[in-house]
Amino acid sequence: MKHWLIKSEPFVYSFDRLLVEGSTRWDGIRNYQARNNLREMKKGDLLLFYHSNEGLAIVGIAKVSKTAYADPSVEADAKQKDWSAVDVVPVRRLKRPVTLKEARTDPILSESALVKNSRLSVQPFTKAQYERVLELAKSTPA
DNA sequence: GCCAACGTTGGC
DNA sequence: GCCAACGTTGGC
Repeated sequence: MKHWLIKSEPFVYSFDRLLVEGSTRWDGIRNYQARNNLREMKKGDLLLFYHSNEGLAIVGIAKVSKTAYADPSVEADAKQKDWSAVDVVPVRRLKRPVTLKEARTDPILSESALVKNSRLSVQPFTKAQYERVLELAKSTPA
């Protein structure tokens, strides 16, 4: 089982909305590295859900419910483009958000792609990094 | 194959 | 709204 972090601008698609809808298609990814990460996801892989632009924090946990398939949102005039989507379902909200600021100052999370490769929208997280996020979410804010 | 120009992401 | 960082495109 692998761990990942996915980003979304809450104005576009928030974790709250995922909780309400119960499932969503993670599509529209137009970056090769991110796409390749989507394709490596297995059913049941855990995803940290990060709010970019507004919030700047990891707010919840989701998981992969359907592995990569051809992204139906590919523009009509670009059907030769080879993009992928996965389906995700919510697991639970974190007890409190774990902020980017905290991740930057944390010895484990400062090594994560969230800090080191901030523009990548679908990132691999190590088990240790994933567990560190959960641990921080249990504690009181720094 | 290099690199300048351009577009996008995302923090501030 | 600005801009740094990064990815992509296209001319040579």
